[in-house]
Amino acid sequence: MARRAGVDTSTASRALAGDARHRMSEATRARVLSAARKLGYRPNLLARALRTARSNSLGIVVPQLDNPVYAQMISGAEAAARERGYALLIVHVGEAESGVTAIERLTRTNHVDGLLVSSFDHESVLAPALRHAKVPSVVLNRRAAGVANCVSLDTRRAARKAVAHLLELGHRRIAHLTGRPGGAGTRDRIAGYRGALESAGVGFDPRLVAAAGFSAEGGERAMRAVLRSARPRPTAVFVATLLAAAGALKALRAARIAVPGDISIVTLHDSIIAEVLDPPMTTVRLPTRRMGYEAARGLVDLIEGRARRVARVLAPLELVVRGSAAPPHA
Amino acid sequence: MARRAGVDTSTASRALAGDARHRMSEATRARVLSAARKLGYRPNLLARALRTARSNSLGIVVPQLDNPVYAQMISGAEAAARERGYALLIVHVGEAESGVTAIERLTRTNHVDGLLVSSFDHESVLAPALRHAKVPSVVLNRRAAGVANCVSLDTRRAARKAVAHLLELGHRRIAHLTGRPGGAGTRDRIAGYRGALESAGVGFDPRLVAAAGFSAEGGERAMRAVLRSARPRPTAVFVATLLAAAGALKALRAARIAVPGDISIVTLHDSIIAEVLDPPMTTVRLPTRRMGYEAARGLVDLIEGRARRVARVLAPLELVVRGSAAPPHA
DNA sequence: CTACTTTACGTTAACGTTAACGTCAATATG
DNA sequence: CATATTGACGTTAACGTTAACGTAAAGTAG
Repeated sequence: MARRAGVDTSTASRALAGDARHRMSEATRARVLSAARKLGYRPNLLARALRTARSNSLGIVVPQLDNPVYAQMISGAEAAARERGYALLIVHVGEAESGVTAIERLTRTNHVDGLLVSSFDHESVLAPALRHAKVPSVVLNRRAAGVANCVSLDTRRAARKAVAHLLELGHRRIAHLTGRPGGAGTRDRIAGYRGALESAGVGFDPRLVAAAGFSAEGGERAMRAVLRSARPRPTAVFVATLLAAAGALKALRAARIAVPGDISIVTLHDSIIAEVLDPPMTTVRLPTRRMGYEAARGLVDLIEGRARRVARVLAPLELVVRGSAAPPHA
Repeated sequence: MARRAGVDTSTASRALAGDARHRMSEATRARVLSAARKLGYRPNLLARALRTARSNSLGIVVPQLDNPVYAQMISGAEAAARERGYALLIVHVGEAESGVTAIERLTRTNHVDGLLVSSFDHESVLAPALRHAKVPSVVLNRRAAGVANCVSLDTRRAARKAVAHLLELGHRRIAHLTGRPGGAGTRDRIAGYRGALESAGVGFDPRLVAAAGFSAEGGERAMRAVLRSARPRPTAVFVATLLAAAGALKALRAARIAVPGDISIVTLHDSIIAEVLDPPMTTVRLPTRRMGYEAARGLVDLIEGRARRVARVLAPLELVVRGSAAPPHA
C-alpha cells in the first residue's frame, strides 16, 4: 500500500477521490496527492471494481471488425470511453457466438457497467436480453421496438439527400439497390428514396428497387437484375452502401455501360474506398464515428445517472461529390 | 454466495477449478457442479483477478482501427483470446496517446496479463517500455532489436513473390513504391525486391525505388515521381500496400497510362478493396488475421508458462492473380 | 491395536479498495 | 464553563475469490 509511505491509511482514498462530499483539510489532501505522485501510485481498478461493484468498463458487441463502418464506430466509442475513464471490451460476434451470449458474458463475467450493441441478431431476441442485463445499454443504429436507448444515423434523410442530388442533376428514372430485405435501414432508405422522388413529382416504381445486401457481390447481382428487368433502363442508381456500389460499378462495367456517362451512382457511407474507385464515388458521408462516440458518452451518462434516456438521431450528413454522378444524356 | 445453497463453502472453488492438483471425491465435485449449473453460477472475474493477481485479459495496442490490416489483426487476436478464456482490451493510440502510456495504463491500471503491441512508436522507446512492464508481450510484425517475442509476416518473401510474378510475365524494368523510409517493412520489401531481380539476372536500379508511405496520396505522389524521373519508363510497379497501389493507379490513369496494358501493378495485403478497383488488383495475400491469432495464442502460452519465447514468421503467402498485371508490350 | 500417513474438506486470511461507523479535538451554543 | 455540534481522520468490515493451513476421519504399517 503505497500511500502509507507518505502519509496515513485510507484517508488517502478520500483525498484521491477528490469528491467534494468528503470534507477534509487542504493540507492533508495535498500531502496525499504529492506522495501519490512521488510513488507513482496507480489505483488497482480490480479491487475498486470489487468493492464498488462498478468496473469502469463498457462492452461493445459488433458483428464484424473488418468493415469500415464498425471500425469507425468502435474508434469513436473507444475515444469517448477513454475520455470518461472507462475501458472498452470489444466482442465480435460472428458465427461462433450470438449477441445474446456475448451480452451475458460481458455482464455476468466481465461485469461491464454498460453495453453498446450493434449486433445483427434479431431485435426480438436482443431486446429481452438487454432488459435482462441489469446494466444500461445503448443500441447503435437499430431503432426497434423494446429498445429504450439508441443512437442512430438519419438514414432516411441521408437517402433523401442522395436521391435529391440525382434529381437535381436532372435524373428522373432512378433505381435503388438497398440492403437486407426487412431490415430497419432498408425501410428508412426506401422511405427517403420515395420521399425525394415524390416531392420532385416523380412516381415510385417498385420494379426499380432491388435488395443487394451489403456486399460487393450483392451489389453486382442486384445491379444486373435491375438492368435485366427495368425498362426503360434507369439513368441513375442510389446504392445502400459503398461496397455494394463498388459491385454495381463492376456490373455496369461488364455491361459496357459508362459511369457516369450512361448511368450515375450515388451511395451512402463515405470511406477511403470511395476515393480509390474508378470513377471516385459520390457519397453521402454519415457520422459513423460520432455515432460510436455519442453512444458511449450517452451510455456513461446513463451509468452515472446524468441521463435517464439516450435517444439521438445524428444529423450532419454531408454530400461528397466525386465523379460517379453527372447529368443524364440529353 | 451461490454455492452454499447447494453445498458447502469454498470447496466449491476446488471443484470448479477442475484441476487435478486438488484431490477430492467425485461425489462432492458432481454435487457442486450440478448446483452451480442449477443456480447459473458465474465466477466473478474481478474477485478472482484480485485474489490471484491474474486478470485473464490481454491488451492490444494498435495505431489505427479503420485500416483493414489492423482490423484483421484484432479480429484474429480476439478469436484466440476468447478461445483461451481471455478478454481483449483494445487501445487505439493515435495523436492523443503514445504507445508507451497505453502500455503503462494497460498494465498498471487494467492489470492485463499480457500485451500485444503494434504501435508505430519507434522501437527504441517501445522496447524499454515493454521490458519495464512486468507482463509478457508479443510484438506484431515489427521485428526489432530488444524485442524478444514477435510474430511477423514474411514481408521479404512476399515482396519476392510479387516481383517474381512480374518477372515471369516478362517484365525487366520494375519500379518499387515502398513504405516509410527506414521502417523494418521497407527494408524487407526492398530486400525481397532486390533478391528477386538479382536471381533473374536483372540489375537493381535505386532510381526505380520511391517511398510512398501507406496512403493513397503517398502512392499517387510516388508514382508520379517515378514516371517523371525514371528513363526508360518501367513496365511494371511493385507497390507496398493496397491503398498506395490504388493511389498509383490513379496517377497512371491521370497520365493516360493503361493498366495493365502499359504498366502492370502488383501489391501486398489482400482485402475487399483489391476486388473493387479497376482493374482488380493482383496482390500477394498475407495472413494478417492469423498473425493476430498466433500472436495472442503465443502470448497466452507465455503467460501460462507453456512457452518461453514466441518468434514466428508466418509463411503462407498466396498470389492472388486479378487483372492488374499482364505481360509487357512486345 | 497403537502410531503414523493420507484423503477430503472446512477455516482463515488476504488481494486493494472504499462505505460506514467511531473517536477525538476544536468550535459553537446556552 | 458545561454541553452540543461539527470537522477531520482513523478503524473496521466487506466485495468474491482462492492459497495456505488445520483437522477429523479413513487407511496403512509395525
